[in-house]
Amino acid sequence: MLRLSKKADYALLALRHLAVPGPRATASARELAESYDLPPELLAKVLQQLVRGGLLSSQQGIRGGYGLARPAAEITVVDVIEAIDGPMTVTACSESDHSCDQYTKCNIRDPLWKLKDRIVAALSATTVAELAIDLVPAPESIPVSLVRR
Amino acid sequence: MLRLSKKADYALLALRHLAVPGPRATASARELAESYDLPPELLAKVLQQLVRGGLLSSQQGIRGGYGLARPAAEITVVDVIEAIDGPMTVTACSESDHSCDQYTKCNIRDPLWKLKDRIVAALSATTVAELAIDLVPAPESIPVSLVRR
DNA sequence: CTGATGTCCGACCGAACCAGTCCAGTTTAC
DNA sequence: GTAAACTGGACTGGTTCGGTCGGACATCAG
Repeated sequence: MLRLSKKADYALLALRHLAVPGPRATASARELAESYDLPPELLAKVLQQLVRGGLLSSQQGIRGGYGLARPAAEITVVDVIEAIDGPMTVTACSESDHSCDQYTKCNIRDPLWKLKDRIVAALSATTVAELAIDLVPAPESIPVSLVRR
Repeated sequence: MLRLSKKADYALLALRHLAVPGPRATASARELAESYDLPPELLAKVLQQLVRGGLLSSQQGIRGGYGLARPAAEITVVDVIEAIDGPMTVTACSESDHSCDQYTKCNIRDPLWKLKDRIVAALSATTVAELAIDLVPAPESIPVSLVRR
């Protein structure tokens, strides 16, 4: 259905929270869960995945917590989605993975891959720094080069 | 994972098949299934959904089959996806549906909806007529009318 | 007109996946 | 040493998706 998973939602929520400039640049899993009414254990798992993906840095111990591993402006939405759900693929098969039964007879691969590229482009044009701004300033910069209609 | 469903894949495959100019502008569910090695009954169901969505017209009886309900250039990829999987929503909530537990505390709605709009724009900029254009000089352009597994 | 054939149609079922939970272990601060 | 926090694995329940079945309907032969 082309919808992003709840885990990805939670990840974006948490990253945005950590991206807003405030007194502290770090927060614990429990704090985050309470702030947004999310199931604490699930959010913890999501945060762990973000650490493994290199988007967050974690600090163990009693004063531990999570913080952004790099500036918010350098973390795109695609980075987040891929850290949570694995590589972005709109179709079952890709350039590197031909594991779809109809590979030889499929005739819509190329146009669909082009579509995927455009979606990825849109998603990587948005960073979590922009999510943290309440007013959206970004003038739409869609790659129009392929639009034919 | 932001991937489109197999049913949507099959739908695009079938629509493309019906869009290529050929001796016949119509085909039966069984013909289409055999051409692409798809489970016949599942494809049949997909085709029914496309009929209900107004993208295909069906003809019953012994010489029956499916045909495009309107010119291929007027059928966009979004039309197909929505006919199969329902309204396109990348988030659980939307302007019309606030049924997400974190609605009041959610702070990433607006940017995400903007992203959705851009994805929809990309998807509705591509029609099945464009899918029917072979970009590659046909490494295996099969004479579709004669294909028998 | 009537039966046979081939097609579309709608309800049904099993399996995979995802959200969510639980628990034992490790690290750090006080 | 204890408490608070992260880490990692295994387990479960529910929803959705892929796939299947029998019935309804239109055409054609005779």
